[in-house]
Amino acid sequence: MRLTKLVSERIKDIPSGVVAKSHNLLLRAGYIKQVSNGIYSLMPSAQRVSLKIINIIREEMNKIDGQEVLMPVVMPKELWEKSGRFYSIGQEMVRFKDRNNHDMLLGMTHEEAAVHLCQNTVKSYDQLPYMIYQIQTKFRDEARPRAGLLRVREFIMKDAYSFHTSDADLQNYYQIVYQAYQKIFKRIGMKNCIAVSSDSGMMGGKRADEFQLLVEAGEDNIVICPHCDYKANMEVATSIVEQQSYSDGELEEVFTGKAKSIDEVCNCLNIPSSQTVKAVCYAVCKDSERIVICFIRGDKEINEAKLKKIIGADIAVKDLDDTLLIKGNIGPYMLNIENATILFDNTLKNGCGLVCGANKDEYHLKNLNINRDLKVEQFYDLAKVSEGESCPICGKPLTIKKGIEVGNIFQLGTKYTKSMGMTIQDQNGQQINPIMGCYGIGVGRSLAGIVEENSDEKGIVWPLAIAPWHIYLCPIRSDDEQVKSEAEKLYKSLSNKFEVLYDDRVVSAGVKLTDSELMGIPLRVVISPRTLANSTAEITIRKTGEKVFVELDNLTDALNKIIKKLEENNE
RNA sequence: CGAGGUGUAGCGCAGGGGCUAGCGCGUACGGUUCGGGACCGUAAGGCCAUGGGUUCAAAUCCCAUCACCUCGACCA
Repeated sequence: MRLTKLVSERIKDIPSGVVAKSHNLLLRAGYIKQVSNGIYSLMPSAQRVSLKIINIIREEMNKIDGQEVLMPVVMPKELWEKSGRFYSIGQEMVRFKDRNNHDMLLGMTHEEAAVHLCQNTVKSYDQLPYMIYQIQTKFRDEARPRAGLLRVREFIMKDAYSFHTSDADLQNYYQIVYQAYQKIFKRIGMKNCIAVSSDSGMMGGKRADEFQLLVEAGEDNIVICPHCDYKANMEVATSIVEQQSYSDGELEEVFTGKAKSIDEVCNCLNIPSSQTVKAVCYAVCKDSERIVICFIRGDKEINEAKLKKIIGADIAVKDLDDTLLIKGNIGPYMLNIENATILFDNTLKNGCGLVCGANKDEYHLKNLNINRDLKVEQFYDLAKVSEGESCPICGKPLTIKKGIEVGNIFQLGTKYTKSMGMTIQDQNGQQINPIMGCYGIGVGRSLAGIVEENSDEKGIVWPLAIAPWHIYLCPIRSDDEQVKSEAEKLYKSLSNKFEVLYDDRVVSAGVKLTDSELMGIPLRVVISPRTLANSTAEITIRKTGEKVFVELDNLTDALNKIIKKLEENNE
């Protein structure tokens, strides 16, 4: 490719408001162009990267017997009514009417379409297990797209669906996909991509794992045990919280005046926050009558994802007025309230000597003993894990890191095959619902994630496996006849063996060198009057900055060697 | 959906009721340079987001709308 003909533009000034590194670099190096909020065009260079990622995914999916299909982006309402998701999914699914006034939608995921594709097509247990996959555009009308390609509304995704006759068979295949994913992320050049347990969310099903790329720009919090294998998304992470014991005594009211928040009460009574009981109130969406009151140790936070699961409905923090409860003085002892679900967090188990609200303005209670003073039937895991708490597996301190979810795998079970009435005949002639797994990878998000992970102050550093081109052919002094003719010759000969981006512009050296680094092409071949005087070219490795001069006659060999070495090191 | 911010040339920005709307980068042409974003000259490029007011006069003031950005809520 000649750079003069490449549709793209490197820019010095980045648009205001760009915060993510990958967003900045991809814009500046001319890889992407924004069309709308969360909607981007890929320029030719980015499309090349995207296609390379897709090809690697495709290869690995084919290796585990995946069969590539293509399902529609636009689907009729009826298909999604069967699974119930036409109604259960909110505004992130785009719905519209066609010319016949028929309700349609844009696919944000394809379980329904996958079941539709297979049902009445596959009829016998003998044909299972199998997996179908596609690489296709999805549209999700996200409430707030952000950070360039990291969180968008329209994106390309590889989604796969497997069908099994038994749970054991799904378990088995799930592991195979798990391995394939590890390979894919490694092959496309990710270094810190880990699998973590996650919430199955609206997908339903039993087990789910996410593949999280650990980078600062990540939006998810990942709880990791550095000593054992425990890794989980904050949404589902648990920890062992050290029990604090405080001297017990008679339950007694204390005047705390205007002290309402945990900090204020602690200051007032001169106690640590872990000696208090905090009340957090939530409203249950779609049920305006009902509220949820959670009691938790004062130094801990509520994990709303966990709470949502326990309640089984969406919740929102409720700002109370004092008619119902006395805000800042809510306590579990003698709490009289109707239509409230009251939950206790595990951190309060066996607690004694605690301070809680007295349900009376300006007063708190001292010496609350949970077992003595309250009848708590069940304690729940409601707390958000914080850094340094003990690992639930090995007991060592946990760390928390930021991650981008680049892929996920779910054990769906029969949720869709049952609701949509897909059956096959088993060995005994019985009609059964196949058990499903589903498996996704975000292509654009992976691309941006790799940029987050692989860049320096000069620009992007593409891993060889997905670089848009391998070699940046960079003649310095293209106005010089000898340089120019040699460059043209090299472009022709190198293009036979490598993917070459030829900077055929007549611009100063600085511009070319800077652009080559910004664009992140793994190898740069420079020729100039100076190198040609010795019949050499200069090869620079983008990642290390390492430079070698090689004779023009040996250039191809030298490049082959370097590329082989990069490949071996997966760089 | 809540809170804040920004809309003026392809990009980054300045201007702030009246005269021909500017600057830098980029682009085109000419020339001098040239191994780390060179310099000089010339030129093209604007419905000042949209709609409505106020005014003799609006890019500028007022109102509304829309779009985009940031933080939060939300989120396979």
